[in-house]
Amino acid sequence: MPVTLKELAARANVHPSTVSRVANNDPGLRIAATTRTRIEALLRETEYRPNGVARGLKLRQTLVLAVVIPDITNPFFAALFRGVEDGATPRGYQVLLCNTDGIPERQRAHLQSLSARRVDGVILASTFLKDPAVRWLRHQRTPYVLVNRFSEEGVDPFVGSDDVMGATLATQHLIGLGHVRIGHLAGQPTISTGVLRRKGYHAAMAEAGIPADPDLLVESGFVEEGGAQAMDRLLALKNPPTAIFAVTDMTAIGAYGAARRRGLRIPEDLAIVGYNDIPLAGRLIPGLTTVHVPIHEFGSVAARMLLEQIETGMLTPRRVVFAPQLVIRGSSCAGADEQLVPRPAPRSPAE
Amino acid sequence: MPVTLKELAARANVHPSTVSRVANNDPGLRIAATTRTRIEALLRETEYRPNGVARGLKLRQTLVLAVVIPDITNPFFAALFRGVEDGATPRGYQVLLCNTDGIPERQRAHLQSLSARRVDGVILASTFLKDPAVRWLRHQRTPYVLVNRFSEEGVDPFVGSDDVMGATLATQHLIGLGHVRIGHLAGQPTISTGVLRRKGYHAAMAEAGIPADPDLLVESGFVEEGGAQAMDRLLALKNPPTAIFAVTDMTAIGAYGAARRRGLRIPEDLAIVGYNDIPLAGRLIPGLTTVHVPIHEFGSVAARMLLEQIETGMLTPRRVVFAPQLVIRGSSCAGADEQLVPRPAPRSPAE
DNA sequence: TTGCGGTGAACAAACGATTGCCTTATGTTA
DNA sequence: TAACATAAGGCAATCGTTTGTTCACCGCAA
Repeated sequence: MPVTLKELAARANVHPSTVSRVANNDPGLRIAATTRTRIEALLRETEYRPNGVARGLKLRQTLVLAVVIPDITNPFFAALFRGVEDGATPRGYQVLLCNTDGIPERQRAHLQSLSARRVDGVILASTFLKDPAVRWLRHQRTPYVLVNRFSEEGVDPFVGSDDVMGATLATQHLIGLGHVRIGHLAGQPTISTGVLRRKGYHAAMAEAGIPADPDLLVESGFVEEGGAQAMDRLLALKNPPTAIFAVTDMTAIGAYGAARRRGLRIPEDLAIVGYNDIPLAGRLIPGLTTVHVPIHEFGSVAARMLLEQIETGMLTPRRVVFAPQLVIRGSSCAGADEQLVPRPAPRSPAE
Repeated sequence: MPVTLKELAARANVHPSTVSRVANNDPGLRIAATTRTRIEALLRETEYRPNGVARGLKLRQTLVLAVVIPDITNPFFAALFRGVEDGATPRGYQVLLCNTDGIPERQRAHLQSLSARRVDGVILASTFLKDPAVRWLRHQRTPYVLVNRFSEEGVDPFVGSDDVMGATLATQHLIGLGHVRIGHLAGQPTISTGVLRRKGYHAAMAEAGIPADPDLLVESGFVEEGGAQAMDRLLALKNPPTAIFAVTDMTAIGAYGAARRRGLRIPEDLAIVGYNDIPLAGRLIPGLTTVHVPIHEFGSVAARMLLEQIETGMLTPRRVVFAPQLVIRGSSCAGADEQLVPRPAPRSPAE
């Protein structure tokens, strides 16, 4: 049962405000040395820590941030969260995690709770292209940063990667390998990454002079199950693709499963490229060729931008956009996995 | 900028307390119908939501829980967290996530912050067998539940699985397949799961009359890298094991890598069994034979126990222990993967 | 006129900390 | 001796809610 200022004051026979000033090391405080040491001893002895709720009320800051994402069991978001926490914890913040499952209503409910709790800021990685929630945040004057996906005209603080470029790299890679019938497992057109990665895919195809075939683009959403279903549809085509650019690694993993169930070999019968380079990508067999983005950094940079916004009190719509990089593994080039170095060490001891 | 009671009271020309009672639907409130509708209209119009910080101070409850784990990028903990959130959100709680990386000092720091913030309860999944942090929580009278791992004499609220039984099942399975030289990638003896799974391994070996060979047990910790290193040591033995029981699935994945780098085939040259049945286990090639535990349920049950504890104000050291089940896949029996049904659907749309 | 019961709200005291401004001694200077 | 610094802390308001208690008024009966 934590101790309060009032109790300490009674025990030290001084006024609570005096204890408070000693605890906070008030620079302008003039106090007798003996009194100070008496109070300090008491503070140590009782391990006094000011009540964060009361402090939050008075100072109007809770030292709590929130991360809003679709689903933490998706490794992309797990890595993202670590980035945020690693950026926020050293500054004294702790982080609420909110899963929306991609459902706007849940996102709205979470944001309302967060606002009522007076969190100091929100990192939003589940936003839609047209998203009333973002306008609401802006209108509430809640500091926020969008991550990975952005919203509307791009007038919000944002950190992510150049999706058009990444998708172009991926598609060009497949084209360079001689593929012509290249399918795209596409994200929803309601989400920025979905739209931009399509754009990159189309751009690369057009640039290579490959006529667009609408049958080759199937909307899969961003997770495994959708990837498998979409892949099934593509493979049922009379003239199926020989290569696939999947909008995310999880979608690509779904495609792996669909291909395997039909007895197709990867990459010989079907080359696959993903997006994001989640840790899992390198562990698949064959390894998944994918577009690497610095996921952990997305999180830590977003946290820093958010804290800056909180401290200055200003919403500067800075946009940090990383250049993605193609990582070639065995899912597109047979034998690529053998050339890799053993593997880097993971970060943490855990069960 | 959210509105306050005082402002609303001024606009409705009544006292703040009256607005409060209307907003909270105070049953014992006698009020003129016209006044009530006037206030209700104002509440709706301004979308009034009471300041959670002030409310928390007054009511002494924050409606915030915390989950303390080693690392959210480990799929086990991601699934666990979802369980907690799914159990807590419907009751109006939100959840702080704290990663410790298995470092006691970080766990301590997080718990101190949480206590200062007056979170209503803590779910701790990173505890050690002897853990001062747990006694501290108890002493602070912070409601808490231990998950997966327990501490000391087992006098804490706990939800987990029967680790001895699970480990016995796993080892017996390998014995039943005819293996005699069965290695164990073991968890730390400072952690309950490490100790109990060793115990189950030893028990099964002894019961089968297989003499214990100390060389076959190597401490690996709970993550991939440790599993790979420990496996390397086992494979360097003059008389290496033909089968492995790994203390967790992540450790088993490390063993996959080590075996592959030596050109060993799984399961023909080396059979592997893991523990936990994380989603990833079924996606490996070959699929990982493992001990299934209901991870998501760990979380949701823990949340319910915690809420019960919070509501009743009593710390009842109830222990919920699930019986684990062996899931046989291709990493122990060649061909087992082919007999599986296509696969269940995942839960959520996401990127 | 006094008393009484009911309405419909206002009052005020918390919750625990922070912080600008006072107050009370004591010592110093004119 | 009056005036005045200075040291050492105390006072009280405030953050936004909640909730037990009190109050003013009205109508009505005695």
